Amino acid sequence: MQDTRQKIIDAAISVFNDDPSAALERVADKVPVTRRTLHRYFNDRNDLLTACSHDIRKRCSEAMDQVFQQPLELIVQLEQALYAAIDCGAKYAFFHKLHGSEGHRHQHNNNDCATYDAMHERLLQFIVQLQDAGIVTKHVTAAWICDFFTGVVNTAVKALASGTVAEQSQKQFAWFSFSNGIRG
Amino acid sequence: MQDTRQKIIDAAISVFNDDPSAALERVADKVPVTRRTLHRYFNDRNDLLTACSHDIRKRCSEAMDQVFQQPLELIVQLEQALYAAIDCGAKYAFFHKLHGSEGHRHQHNNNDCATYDAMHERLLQFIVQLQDAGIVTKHVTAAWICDFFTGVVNTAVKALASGTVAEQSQKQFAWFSFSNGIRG
DNA sequence: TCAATATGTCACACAAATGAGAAATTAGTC
DNA sequence: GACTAATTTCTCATTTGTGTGACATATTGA
Repeated sequence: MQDTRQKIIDAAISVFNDDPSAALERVADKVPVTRRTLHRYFNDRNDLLTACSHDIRKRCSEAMDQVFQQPLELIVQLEQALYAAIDCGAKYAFFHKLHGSEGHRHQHNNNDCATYDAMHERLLQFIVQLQDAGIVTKHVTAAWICDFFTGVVNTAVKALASGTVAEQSQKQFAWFSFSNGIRG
Repeated sequence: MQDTRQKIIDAAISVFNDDPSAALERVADKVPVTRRTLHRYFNDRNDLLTACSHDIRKRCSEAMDQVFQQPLELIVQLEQALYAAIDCGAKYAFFHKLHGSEGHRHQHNNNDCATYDAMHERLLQFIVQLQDAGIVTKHVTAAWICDFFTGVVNTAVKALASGTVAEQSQKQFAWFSFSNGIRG
C-alpha cells in the first residue's frame, strides 16, 4: 500500500492549491487517512510541500518536455502542450503558485526552481518563435500569451471540476479559445 | 479615520483571495495596522469574511449592473463588462471563490448568494443572446464562455500584479484575447 | 495460521492563532 | 496646550494546529 504516499501528495496539491495555509487535517481527510498516518510519511508540513514540489516537477515538467521533443508542426506542438498542461490539472497551476508566491524564495540553484524557470522560459521562447513565424499575433506580448496559456489551463481545470463543461469538450473548448485568442 | 475599516476589508480580500486560511496578522500587516485594531472593527474572522462578502457584492456587482444598463451595442457592452470586472480586480475573483468553494453553503435566500447568482445568470443569458445574434461562436457553450470570461479577468489581474504586463496594455490584451477567443 | 506491514486510536507536549481587557501613545481639533 | 478619538502596546486566556510516542487493529502475503 505504498501508493498512500502518492494519494497524500495528490490530495495535498489539490488542497494547498486553493488554500496554501490549510490545516494538514484537511489534506488527511481528503485522502482519506488519519493525520497520524500522514505524519508517518512526511515529517512535517515542509516535508510534504517539498514532496509536492518534486512530484509536480516530475509529472508536469516532463510531460511538457515530451511534447516539445516531438517532431510536429509548431502550432500542433503548442496544442499538445496545452493538452499536457490540462492533463496535469491542478499540478500545473500549483507549480506557478509555488514559484510565484511572495513567501517563496526563488533561487535558480534549487532544482525545482531551475526546472520551473526552464519550463517557463522554453514556453516563452517557443511563443516568440511562433510570433516571428507569423503564426501568432504580435498585437500582444509573448509574456501575456504565457500568462494567458496558464489562465486557460486553469479555466479548463476548474470548469471540469465544477461540472460546467463535459470531459469530452474540455480540451476542445480550451484550445478553441486559446488558439483564437492569440491569432491576429 | 473611519476608512481604516475599508482598508482592512480591501487587505482581507487581497490576502484571503490567494490564501483563505491565512492568519489575521497577515491581513493586519498588509493595511498596515495592529491585529488589535483589526479586532476592534471586526469581532472575529467570520465577521470580517462577511464584511468582505458584502463589500464585494456592493462594488463588483453594482459595477457590472451599471454596464448592462447602458444603451450600447451588445459587443461593446461585453467589452465594458470585462473592463469593469478587471477593475474590480481581486474582488471579482474572490466573489467566485467564496460562492464556489466546498465549505460554502450556497443558499439563494442569502442576499449575497442571490446577488452572485443574479450576476452570473445575467452574464450567461447575455452570452446566449450574443450567440443567437451570431456575434459570438456556438462552437463552445455559453457556460464555457462564462468561465473563460472569469479566467481572462483573473489572468489580467495576476499579470498586472506580477508585472508581466504594463497597466496601459492590461485591458487591451485581455479584450483582444477574450474577444477573439469567443468568435467563430 | 502466522508474521509483517500499514493504518487507526488515544494521549500528550508544544507552538501558533484567536479574541479581548487595560493603559499608554499618537493625531487632530478647538 | 488641552481635549478627544483612534491606535498602539502589552498582557492574558482560550482555542486550534502540529508533531510524536505507545499500543491496538486491520490487511496482506507466505
